[in-house]
Amino acid sequence: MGRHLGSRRVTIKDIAKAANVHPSTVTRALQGSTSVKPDTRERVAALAREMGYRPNMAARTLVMRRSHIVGVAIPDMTNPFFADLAHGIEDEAAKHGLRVLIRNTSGIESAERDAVGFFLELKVDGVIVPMARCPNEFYESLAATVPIVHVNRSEAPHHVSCDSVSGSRAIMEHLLELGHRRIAFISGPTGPGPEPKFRAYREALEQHGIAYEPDFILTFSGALDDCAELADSLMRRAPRPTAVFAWNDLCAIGLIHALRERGLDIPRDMSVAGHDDLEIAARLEPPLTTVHWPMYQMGQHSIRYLYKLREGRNAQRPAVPAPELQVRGSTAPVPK
Amino acid sequence: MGRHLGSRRVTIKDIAKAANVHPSTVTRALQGSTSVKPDTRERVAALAREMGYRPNMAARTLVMRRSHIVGVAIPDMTNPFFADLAHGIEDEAAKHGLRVLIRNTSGIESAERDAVGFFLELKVDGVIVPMARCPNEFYESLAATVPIVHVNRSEAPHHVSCDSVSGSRAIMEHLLELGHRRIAFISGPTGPGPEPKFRAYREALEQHGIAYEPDFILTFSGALDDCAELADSLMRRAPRPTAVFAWNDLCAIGLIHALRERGLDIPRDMSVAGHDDLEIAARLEPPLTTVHWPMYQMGQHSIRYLYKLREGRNAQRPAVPAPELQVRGSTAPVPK
DNA sequence: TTGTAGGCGTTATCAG
DNA sequence: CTGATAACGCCTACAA
Repeated sequence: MGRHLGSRRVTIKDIAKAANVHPSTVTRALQGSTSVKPDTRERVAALAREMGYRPNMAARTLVMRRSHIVGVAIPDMTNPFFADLAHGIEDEAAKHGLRVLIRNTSGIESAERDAVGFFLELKVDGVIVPMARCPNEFYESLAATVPIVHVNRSEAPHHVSCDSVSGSRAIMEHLLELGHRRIAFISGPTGPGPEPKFRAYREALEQHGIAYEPDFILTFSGALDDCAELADSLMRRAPRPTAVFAWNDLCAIGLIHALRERGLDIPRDMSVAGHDDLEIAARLEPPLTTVHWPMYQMGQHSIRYLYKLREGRNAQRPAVPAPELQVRGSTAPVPK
Repeated sequence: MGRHLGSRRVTIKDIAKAANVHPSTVTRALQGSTSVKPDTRERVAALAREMGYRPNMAARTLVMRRSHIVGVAIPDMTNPFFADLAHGIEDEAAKHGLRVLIRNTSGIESAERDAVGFFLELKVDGVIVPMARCPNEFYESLAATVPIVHVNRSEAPHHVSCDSVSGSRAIMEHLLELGHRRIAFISGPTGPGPEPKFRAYREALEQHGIAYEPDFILTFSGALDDCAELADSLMRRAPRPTAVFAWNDLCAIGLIHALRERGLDIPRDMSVAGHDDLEIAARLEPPLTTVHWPMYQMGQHSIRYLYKLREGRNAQRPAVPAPELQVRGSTAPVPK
């Protein structure tokens, strides 16, 4: 009870005393510096192990002016989509001796701001922000302080993105080939607008001489529950769309369920395409037609990019493989 | 390029200089101490804001000997199950002025060890470990250093768990009521053994006078891909089980898919019950019969518990509502 | 109400 | 090869 506060950890000084050397020698020994007698080095190392020494990050960060930590502000932990990204980030970070810290933002701008502020206080080596919500200016004002790498935000100065347009284009081509002409588009929480998916959607329609129908554009809040409403909206349209380009797989799952509840057969009565290719996507009934993003690689690239940025080396935006269309069972030819 | 290293942040001294006071006064002013002239306090506060002051956590942690950070070692970010927990933790932590740091362990023991070690270096106020993999002794040796709260590990000295037996019992009762007698059990990555779900499984069988069949016990690795093998194993059993008690929803999803591929109709030919009640569980085809865990509340409780532990107050294990059975479409009466 | 002094644990830069 | 010393930015006595 309450004993946690009293138990002081073993510090470098304790080791120094035990080894009969000066603290600075301990530091050098622990760093594996060559300019320290092998004998002392081993003695110190052994002592450190025995005594259960753990470096005090705060002290180290204070004097080194860097923490060897990379902060990642994840918008939605519920979406396994980001897990792959995080894994890529972590694996690559480990190679560079960096640790990864994850903060959840729930896709809320203020939370994202807070998370980044927190990272700054921690003196992180860099910040990775996938699908940032905060305006560009916010990050620009910080860029002088800490390197920031965005994931999937092509407007940002430093970002790792894959050709998000091409994946969406592939979806559209696929739907159009199946004969669909009335295709609904469900945007993400921030709405359509400059979003690449939406751009691809419009371009594809245009290229195929199909009139753009504002009524076919809906917005997914991010909450699965709201898919019921989306389904209602789709059902109300007359004529009704025969296919849906959904914001992501989660949205597609919710939508398919809601449409079924309303008596539709998927994909016979309506094709639904997702985005992300969650691990479960191929295992659903019907399996989801979707776009696979190379999230793991993008995670790796973010760290490499960050690293170059820090070094001030010519930090070229890394090339990321393009997303790939996965045609599965949730899309079918347009009903006659 | 490389400018990140040069731009020193504004410190308390800079403010002091600008405000024409001593640094220690700035500290006090920023803390809102009453023993500082309102005039100076405001002046300092204004200056801090203008100059974009951000406290240096490293320095603060060093002197205060605590970081106001709580570390959470999450086993599997892919599983949305933990997202709820994390949300509960974060929301409650915010109330206590604590920040939450999440580290991914991928359910790997060494990674978990590393994560906790990292937390210690950061001088976190406490550590929360859901479904820990490391042995109890590991944590016991740390308990003197930092308060540790486990989630769902009833063997640990301090843990927040809900009555995990009752949820599993409910599943078993449900399956038995449907007439199932040959019920397979899929354990988690760590195998069956002392695990509460497994205990409930065996007890239920016993109570109903059903012989325990070791051949009906399988282990889920945690990787969705391996569900195909599990399905094969199930198919090979003769007589074949008519129901499966799956480790979690993810496992159930993979299993249902694999069984279908092998020609079974779910739930007609085999009932599959999951665990966790993922948000998508109700929206699958068929909707999953599963057990809903109060993860959000458990997250809240973990923080409260941790808080009490720190204060050395009488830290009673909090009472958590029991998990609830959700009967849906993936289970059906035993086929004749 | 404010300034002074000392220290938190570590590292880097000097001498020796 | 090793020891001494001065930071790093902040906080808390204590003194004024």
